[in-house]
Amino acid sequence: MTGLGNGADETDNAAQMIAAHDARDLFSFQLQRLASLSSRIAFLSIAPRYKLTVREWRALAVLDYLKEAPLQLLANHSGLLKSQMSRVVSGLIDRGLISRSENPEDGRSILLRLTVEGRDIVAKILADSEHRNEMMLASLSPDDRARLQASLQAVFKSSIAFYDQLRAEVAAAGGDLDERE
Amino acid sequence: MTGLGNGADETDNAAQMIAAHDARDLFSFQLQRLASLSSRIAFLSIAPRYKLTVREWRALAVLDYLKEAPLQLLANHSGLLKSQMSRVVSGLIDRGLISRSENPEDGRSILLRLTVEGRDIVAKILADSEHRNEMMLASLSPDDRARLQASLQAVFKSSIAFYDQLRAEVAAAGGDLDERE
DNA sequence: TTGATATAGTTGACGATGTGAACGATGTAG
DNA sequence: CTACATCGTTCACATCGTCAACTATATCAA
Repeated sequence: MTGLGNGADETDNAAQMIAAHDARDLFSFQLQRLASLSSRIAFLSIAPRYKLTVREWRALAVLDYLKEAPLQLLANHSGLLKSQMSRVVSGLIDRGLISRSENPEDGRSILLRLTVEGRDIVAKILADSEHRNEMMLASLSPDDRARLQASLQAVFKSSIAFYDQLRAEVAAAGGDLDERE
Repeated sequence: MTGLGNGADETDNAAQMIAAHDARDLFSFQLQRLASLSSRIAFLSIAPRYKLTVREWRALAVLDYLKEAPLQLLANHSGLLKSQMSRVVSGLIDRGLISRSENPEDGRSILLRLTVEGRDIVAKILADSEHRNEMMLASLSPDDRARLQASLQAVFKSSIAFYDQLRAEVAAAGGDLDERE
């Protein structure tokens, strides 16, 4: 339980020290703050030039690396529900950025691909995004950037595990609580 | 005006190299992914126990370190518009977690403070949040954690500057574009 | 003083988003 | 053939983000 935190907090009143913290010191706080800022930056960069929402851009970008995928998979990788993705995809098909075809191996699912125009737009926005990230990361050394991205990856992995665990706990306790309260 | 953007792109074929990347390699992509996961984790941890939304929790946490603040300032620190914060605060006042008083120095503004119950809840959730973050950061060494947080801070600072610049550009170009297109 | 302008907070409106449930169509297991 | 699961679509509803009034107060200048 406490094993994780002890390496850093060698003082034995570490709990006191931690409790003295502000929310500003919380990793999750800093993360949210930066993410919402990053999202606004992306919106400002992408929306006026390409008439795409951030969600649409994400869908295109994910499809770009999946090459060909059913809607469900695309939704998972983009962090959207399939119901949301269904609408996003319709809009993008209407605009000719995504094509859909039947899946010969499963009549229920569809296969989505970027069209030529879609790939073209993705390439452009990807380049823009590189620039955005450059600006955001401007104050870090190349070394620090590499470390930062590696850490984000690692944290994502641990967090996924924690999330699944939490969801199971809440689901289990949820039924009980509903009856108790 | 454009001076800010040019410094980063020193190599003219760097764009080629960069363009070979996936969206998965983008810092902003990883950031969004992790942030939305973190937000779900926070929701699962906080909502069932304390009947607070993440926004409400953020408002309380910010007010905790501001001690006493007008609504505007609270909104800025929380990343919300004042209109949003106004509604959040009403709800928290109704629940007795925040108190409001008049500002003797300015009749327009109000001074918000945590009530005793508010401070109590913040302390509890703060402790929970420490635990959440521990779990999320579990795979990082203490050293890496410190570096990660420092990097996030630095990136936030650069990003703020970039955002302000972008907003000015978009605002200036917005009128032109509307007429041109 | 008066009048123009700026700011603080509240409220209303509207579109975008997140979430769950229902549905028809198709696949799969018994 | 009968259940049951899964895929994509659509509907419904709550929440959120954003902007535009609107009031009350403050500030500054004529």
